[in-house]
Amino acid sequence: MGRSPCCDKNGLKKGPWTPEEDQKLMDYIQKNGYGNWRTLPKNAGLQRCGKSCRLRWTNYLRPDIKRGKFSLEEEEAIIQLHSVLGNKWSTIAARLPGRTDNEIKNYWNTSIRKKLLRNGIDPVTHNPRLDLLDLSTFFTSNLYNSPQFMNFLSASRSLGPNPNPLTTDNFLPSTYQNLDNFVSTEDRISNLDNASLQPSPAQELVQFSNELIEPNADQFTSFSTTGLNEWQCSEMGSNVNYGYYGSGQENSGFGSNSSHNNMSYTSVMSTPQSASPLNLNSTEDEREMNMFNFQDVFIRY
DNA sequence: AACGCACTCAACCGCCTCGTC
DNA sequence: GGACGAGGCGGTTGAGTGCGT
Repeated sequence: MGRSPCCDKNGLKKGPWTPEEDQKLMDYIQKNGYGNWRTLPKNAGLQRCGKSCRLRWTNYLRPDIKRGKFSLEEEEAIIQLHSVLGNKWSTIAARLPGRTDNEIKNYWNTSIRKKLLRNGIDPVTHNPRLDLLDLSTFFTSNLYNSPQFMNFLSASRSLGPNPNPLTTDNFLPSTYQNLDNFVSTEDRISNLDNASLQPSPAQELVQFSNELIEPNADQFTSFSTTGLNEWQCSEMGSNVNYGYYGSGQENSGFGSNSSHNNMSYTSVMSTPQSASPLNLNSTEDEREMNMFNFQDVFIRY
């Protein structure tokens, strides 16, 4: 389009707003309402561009803005909505009265995203992060062609469509599963399409690991865990979903109904809420480098 | 007390969409 | 149908702040 930025004209102020500017903007909007942001600053006596005024109003001055920490319910709702909508912050904000898209976006990036990563959840797909698995150790092992894995593959395929536990419906908290109000037609179609797809080998592998680990969770606490930190080893076998909620939050909606819905994989990768400083202080890259060596697990099994 | 580092969040930037002419 | 303008959105930045050493 080649449209020039609205703020590059000389004389327009940028940066933090002063209380006087806030007052001018509020006074003007109270008297005249908002709209026509291009001309508003001039009419209000502000040396700001319209865009800056709109942002200041919608993100800070609006009277219906709720301030303060996000509640657990809000946090759950954000995760739920994000799993369906992605980075549609304004759409998510529309479902959370009093919260702005900017606020939610910031909260996601500074808090929720890190919590999910810390617990082995991909914040984009909301699935367990397969890139955390050292799959090469599995595919080069005898277990790849083992009777157990072959039996598992044929058994899961015989279940018909959508046998894998890593779909959105299964992975999300049960309280999040009634998403009709939030899901667009397009998304519903997409979900239906996904449901009919055969799982990828990697997904089948994760399901396989779940079924191996779940009945033997107590055996896994002492596994050789190449690349895992001590705290991760000690947490293997704990049975929490989206582990960052920690114990005592079992009724928070995270969990599911079917036997396939126990995301033991996430429990394997989960971090206790009181994660050690070692983990909290490590960089994100370092945490993401923690690989999960499947061969160690399968051999033990 | 001083410094460095990590984190938060208000604000900006650039692009996109939609309405109008 | 294309050009243009306004508003909206998501990504990114950087000043301020808190905390540990």
